[in-house]
Amino acid sequence: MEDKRLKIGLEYFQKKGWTPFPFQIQAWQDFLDGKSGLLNAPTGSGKTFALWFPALLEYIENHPDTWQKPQNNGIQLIWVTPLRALAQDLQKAMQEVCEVIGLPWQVAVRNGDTDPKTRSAMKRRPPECLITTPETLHILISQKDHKELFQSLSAVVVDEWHELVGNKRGVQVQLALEYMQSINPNRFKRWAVSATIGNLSQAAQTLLGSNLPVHIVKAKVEKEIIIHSVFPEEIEKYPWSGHLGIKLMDQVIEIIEGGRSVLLFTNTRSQTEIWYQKILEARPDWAGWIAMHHGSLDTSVRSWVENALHEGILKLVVCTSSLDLGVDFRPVDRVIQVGSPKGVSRFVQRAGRAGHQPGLPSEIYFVPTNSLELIEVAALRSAIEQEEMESQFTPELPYDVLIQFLVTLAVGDGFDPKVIFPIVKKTSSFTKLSDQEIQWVMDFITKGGASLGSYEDFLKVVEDEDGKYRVKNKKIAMKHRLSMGTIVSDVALKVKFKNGTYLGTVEEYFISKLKTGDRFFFAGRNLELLQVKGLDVFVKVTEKKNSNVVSWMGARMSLSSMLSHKIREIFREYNQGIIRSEEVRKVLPILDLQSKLSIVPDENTFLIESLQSRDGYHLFFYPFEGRMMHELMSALIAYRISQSFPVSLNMAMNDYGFEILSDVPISAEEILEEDIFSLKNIEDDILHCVNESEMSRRKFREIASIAGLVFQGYPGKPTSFKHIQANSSLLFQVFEQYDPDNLLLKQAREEALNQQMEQEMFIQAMKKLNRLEIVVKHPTQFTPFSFPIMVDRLSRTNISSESVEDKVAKILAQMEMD
DNA sequence: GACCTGCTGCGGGATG
Repeated sequence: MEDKRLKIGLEYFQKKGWTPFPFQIQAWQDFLDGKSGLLNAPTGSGKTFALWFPALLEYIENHPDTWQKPQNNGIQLIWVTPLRALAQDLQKAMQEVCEVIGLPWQVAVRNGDTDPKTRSAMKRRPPECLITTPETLHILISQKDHKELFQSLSAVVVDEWHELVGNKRGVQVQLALEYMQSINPNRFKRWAVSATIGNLSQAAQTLLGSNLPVHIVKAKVEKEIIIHSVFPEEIEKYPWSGHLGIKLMDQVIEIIEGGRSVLLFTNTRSQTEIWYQKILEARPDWAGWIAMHHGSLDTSVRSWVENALHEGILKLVVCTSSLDLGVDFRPVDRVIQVGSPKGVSRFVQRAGRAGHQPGLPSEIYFVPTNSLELIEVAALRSAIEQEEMESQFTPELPYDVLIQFLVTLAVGDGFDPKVIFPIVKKTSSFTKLSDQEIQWVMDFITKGGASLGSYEDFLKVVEDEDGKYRVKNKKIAMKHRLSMGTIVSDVALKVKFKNGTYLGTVEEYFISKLKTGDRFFFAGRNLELLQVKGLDVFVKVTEKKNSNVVSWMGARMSLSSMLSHKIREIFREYNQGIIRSEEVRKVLPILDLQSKLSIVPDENTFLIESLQSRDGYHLFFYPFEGRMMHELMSALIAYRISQSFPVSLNMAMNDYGFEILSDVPISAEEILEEDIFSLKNIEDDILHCVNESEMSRRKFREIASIAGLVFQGYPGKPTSFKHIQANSSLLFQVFEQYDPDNLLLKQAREEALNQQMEQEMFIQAMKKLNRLEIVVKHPTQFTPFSFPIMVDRLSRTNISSESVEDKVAKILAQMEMD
């Protein structure tokens, strides 16, 4: 590249007193050469400069005589961020750069928060740089005159690609990119910025589609991560099971005292609530200095907390992953993680939230909530040292997203199938789309498919005189625009005081379990339920103590397979007498007990424990594949057992293994002879289990929403959860009966099976189990491995009126007898 | 003697 083209950029850095990193220069050069690619760089490394600058420089090069004069040449650059909260900071930074180099660009933010006036002003005079979200990008595509808007575009940059690549929002980005490229094939470049993930080049391929070569620019900004484990004083007395970790409160208080500004991450919103309250009880003098942050708190509260953190006013914020991403909090100097982070990437992400000076390591304090979690830290450390991160796979053939996209085009300018499907097939997610599937999708949006033909609402798209497919019905068009996007959430009720003070939201599901007068803990207060009126829940503060903490219906986090494998490695080393870390040394008494009562399985052993208690006959299996995998595995095994032995079975699971409980004896040796782990008929058997389970219905509800079959309601007036559930289960039944080949049904089954388990992982895992040496043990009491699984079942089955404490007490009494 | 889990993200526009 000629020095001339770099000069302006370098001058800017000089003015700032910075030296550009090599990766920044490389990205500039690649961009100006017309390449597309993926930039692998951590937050705070100057990644944004790497891709802003070349866009500016290119513009200057193309407008040599007029670049310093205000003009209206249309949008040059679109910057996509998955998080609205990042937009303002980006805008400010970019505008500042333009000022310094004397380029009169307009930089504007366009997303759901943008007010109508600004929106229409933007239409009259498009900004040169547009900062937006994946969803708004599709909103723009749904507008009639969008082609002009994208005509002048020279590049799209997708920020935080690692957050998008593995989900349907990422599929939307792929479709939008490929579509925009088709409008403007010559100049268009696409770039993304991503943190490190396991399959970086695959992520790049997903971004670039099938006809661009994979190209990755790596920022060699290495950051050391130091993990401090918080050890219980006596591991023998620390719980084998549990998830709260509150027993380590005194040590946590010390850590907070030692920092200036601290983030404490928990895994759940209720954990956040509890820790916040307990810390305040322990240190009432910190009132006003500590705050809480999670997804169910009001946005105004959340942004107040974010600002206060940014300005360094707060001592401590207790939070969930709602603070994983977002604005930089430079004043934060300590990060605490309570409980297993479940994955390497998440842990690294959180450690990095401590804004140190460049070059200094990130430090994170880990607070185990049960003894075995200390082993997970050892596993995390080893994964980080070896730079092994989880992989992200883009969904394959998500028909719901395709249907939504086609209707979006039909709402806008209309589309020609002969033109649009070749474009769709260039995306990684739809490369394998067949002609039959295309025909099915077209039938579905025009004729309602095989079963919905007599309902107007499902005949969305019609062929126009010019051969283009359009949405003619204005109401359908409006409803479609209202429900774009791939995030499906449950209906949230607003929690308020009588005087109208708004506290936050809870899910309909939770409130439906409560009656008037019931108490629960929420937003840091003890509350009593007064009345539910429409979408409002009225409450008052109560003095009476209570233990009912609001629980939200959330996805169940599962240990990543990366971590599970690391844990097995550590067990093998234990069996060989190798102890590499302080954490494992600490847990030795428990591992020793496990080996005494049973064994500690390594990578070559598949342990099954069989024992009897008052509850019945227990079989514990330990595949170490994470909760998600065990959920399906236990269903499969139970199904196969029930084929040969007509018994009623109960299942429970955690990240390490699963339990099958029966009230009549089942011999492990006997069922093993029945080949319960065999790969024969496995696909049919899995299908049977998935169909029987709630899993595919749950998935179908989401799919039906994304495909636009179930209307979520108008803004501020959502349809109730029950209603949506009723509608989608009706559709589910209709399709099952009259349209069994419906691709959305097929998708629901496949998603239930695959999405959360990483592709084909399940069959892989079953294959692996078949290679292992099965060891059946008959311990005389619950082992350190089986106890937590048993407790998990107790807290889940509410059939008995006995409290969990009573049950555990009984079990303990029995154990003493034995 | 051991215990009560379950995240995050987004979102109308044509017409008077």
